[in-house]
Amino acid sequence: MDVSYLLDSLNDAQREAVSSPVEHRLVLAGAGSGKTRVLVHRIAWLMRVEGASPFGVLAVTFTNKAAAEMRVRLDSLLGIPISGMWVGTFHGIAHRLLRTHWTDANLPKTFQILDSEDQFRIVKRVHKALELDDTRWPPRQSQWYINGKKDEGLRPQYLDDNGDFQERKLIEIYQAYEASCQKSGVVDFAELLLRAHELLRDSPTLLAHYQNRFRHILVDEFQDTNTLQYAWLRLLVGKEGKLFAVGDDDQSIYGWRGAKIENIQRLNEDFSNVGVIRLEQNYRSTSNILSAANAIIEKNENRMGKKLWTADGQGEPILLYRALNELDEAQFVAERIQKLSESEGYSRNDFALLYRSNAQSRVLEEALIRAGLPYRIYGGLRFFERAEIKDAMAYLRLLKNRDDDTSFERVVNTPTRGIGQRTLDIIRTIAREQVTSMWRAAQFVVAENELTARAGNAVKVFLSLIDQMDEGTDSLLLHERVEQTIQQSGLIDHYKKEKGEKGQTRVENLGELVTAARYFKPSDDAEETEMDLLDAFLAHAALEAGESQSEPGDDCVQLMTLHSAKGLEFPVVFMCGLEEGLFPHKRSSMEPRQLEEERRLCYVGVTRARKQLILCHTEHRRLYGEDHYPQLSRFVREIPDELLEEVRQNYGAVRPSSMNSAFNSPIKKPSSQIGGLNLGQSVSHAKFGSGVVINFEGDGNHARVQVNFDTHGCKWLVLAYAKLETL
DNA sequence: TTTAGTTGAATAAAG
DNA sequence: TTCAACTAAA
Repeated sequence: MDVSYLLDSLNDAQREAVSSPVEHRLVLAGAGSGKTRVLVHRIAWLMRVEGASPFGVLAVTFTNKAAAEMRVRLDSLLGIPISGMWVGTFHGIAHRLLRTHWTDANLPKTFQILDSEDQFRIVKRVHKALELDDTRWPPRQSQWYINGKKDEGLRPQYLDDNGDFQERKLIEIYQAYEASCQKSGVVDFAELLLRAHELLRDSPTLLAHYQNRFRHILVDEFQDTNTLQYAWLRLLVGKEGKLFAVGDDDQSIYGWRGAKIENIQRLNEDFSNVGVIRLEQNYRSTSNILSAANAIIEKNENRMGKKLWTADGQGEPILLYRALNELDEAQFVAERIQKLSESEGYSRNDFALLYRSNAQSRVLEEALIRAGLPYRIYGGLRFFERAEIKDAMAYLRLLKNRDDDTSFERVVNTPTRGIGQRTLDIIRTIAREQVTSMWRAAQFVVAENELTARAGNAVKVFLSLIDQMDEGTDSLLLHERVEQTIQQSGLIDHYKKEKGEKGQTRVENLGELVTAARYFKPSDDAEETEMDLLDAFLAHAALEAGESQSEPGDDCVQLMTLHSAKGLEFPVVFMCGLEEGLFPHKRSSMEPRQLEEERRLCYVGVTRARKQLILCHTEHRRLYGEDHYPQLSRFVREIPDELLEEVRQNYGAVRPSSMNSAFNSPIKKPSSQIGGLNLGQSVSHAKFGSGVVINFEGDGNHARVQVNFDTHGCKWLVLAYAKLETL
């Protein structure tokens, strides 16, 4: 059989990866080195050359987008739609296992999936039940704790408080939260993974079955796996399976989310004969951009090691613009976009504005609006996360699972039907006492006449509304059922009444939901696990929240955080706010590990650019109402001067003789004195009297000192104005 | 139930 | 500074 088409279009390293013997493999794929291509070709190779059955292949990704792309590319490479192969996200696959083996997993057949918002609500409820003061015990923190422990594969009963009071409380909360979820038959995202892991671990038969089935396990973005995902993979690979992991340690930017970059190194300890292949040829960027990227990432220690190169030319120099403040920065960006569009013929889609934190987007947006440039922001609320959609979904979930307390609480009084806080408190208490769901408690309360006539009636109306919506709608088509639900529940009318454009959009969104239901096609696994169409739709909504607003098809400038830029590429990339404190973020700059992650984030940003990279920073930035006079980011200073060209507004381009001499004081040796003042120096000020210099920042006209005044406390003063006298 | 006023948090985010 | 979430009052 001629399989040359599987290798022809590949370079040597890619070819080696695709055609390597069926053993464990780790492919270190640099940015823009064609990793998806390798992954897809490897699967095709396994099938066409190694005789693997599609049933024997499991391919795991982190995002739905990546999974979808892989499926499409596989189909087109193989010329036929792949069936029987498991291609999906970690969560999607875990979900599939749990749906198939719900009894073994100790779940109700129609268990529902919680998103982070649902989870947060439950945590808050648990806090209330435990009578915790939310100021002392922020629910967010508990949620963080619970997810963190689950990602580590830890159940509360195995946790040790080590005599720590705080820890003990958190364990208690975790335990109560779990009990609540189990009672309601709901599962959060981390729980999907944890249960799936336990399911296999605790059932030798099931484990043997899946180990036997999946002889080839391929993982994308391996550097993003957390402890639990790694354990799950290890379990599933077993003795016979072969792991093909693709990743890039230099692009590991989700440590704060539980990702363990160490998993890459661990491969060698836990698996035998892990061949490592490096993909270092980059097909995306100019060599100037790659040199900058290499220079930055080289400053990290503990790397697997990798150096990107390209067969293409040097390209444009990297531009560096030093703005007066964030407004100036934004204006510069907008002007540059217009200028480059005209001179180089770029379309708006070709530009991406990247920033470290979301707070930076506003000023940029305003400048774009002023310049009449349409833009699109990545991230933000997605379709299935909108309140009105979640309301509708909550009704649907109640139809499937009356014990789903989260959904119950969400819609019991939406639209308002006279079931107030008072009534709910009673129901909640009963539910807790009888260790049952809100739904059952409500039934009980109605039956026992424990409420005032009015409240009792209102509850009765709600209960029968749900039952009634459930009855006789089984035969309806999915979208008819959805339509019925939003009608009968009164949601549509409720939102129609809402004044202004908001209500209008909400009604439109609900209509959109009906359309989504009409065209909803369950995935293979939904079909195979014999899920009812509505169940599949509910799961789909939870696992795939959909795209965020505004059509990607429009010709728009793209705004996003550096994190969400990962995996994307653009002809022209602006990186804004390259300032110490902002990027690297001050909360990450203390610890070397975190600083390295920031540096990787910078590396990710730089390698998004194909032709032109433009770096911006300000000498003055107002953030949260506070003034900052930040230094240029150390990451920029790690780029060799000869790759950079400084942009001087109105003066044209000037090549700096040295970045350090021009206007940046090096942070490696922060000057301990400024404007003739030393730390600890006693000074006096005309208005504030005498004090001691305790800190300073900035230089030139913006140099500021912090003085602790004897009578007026600590103040930051601009040296140029303050006229301090040394004492 | 709705509305106005108050408080508090502000790094990044897929499923 | 800004915005969302919460609280108190009408």
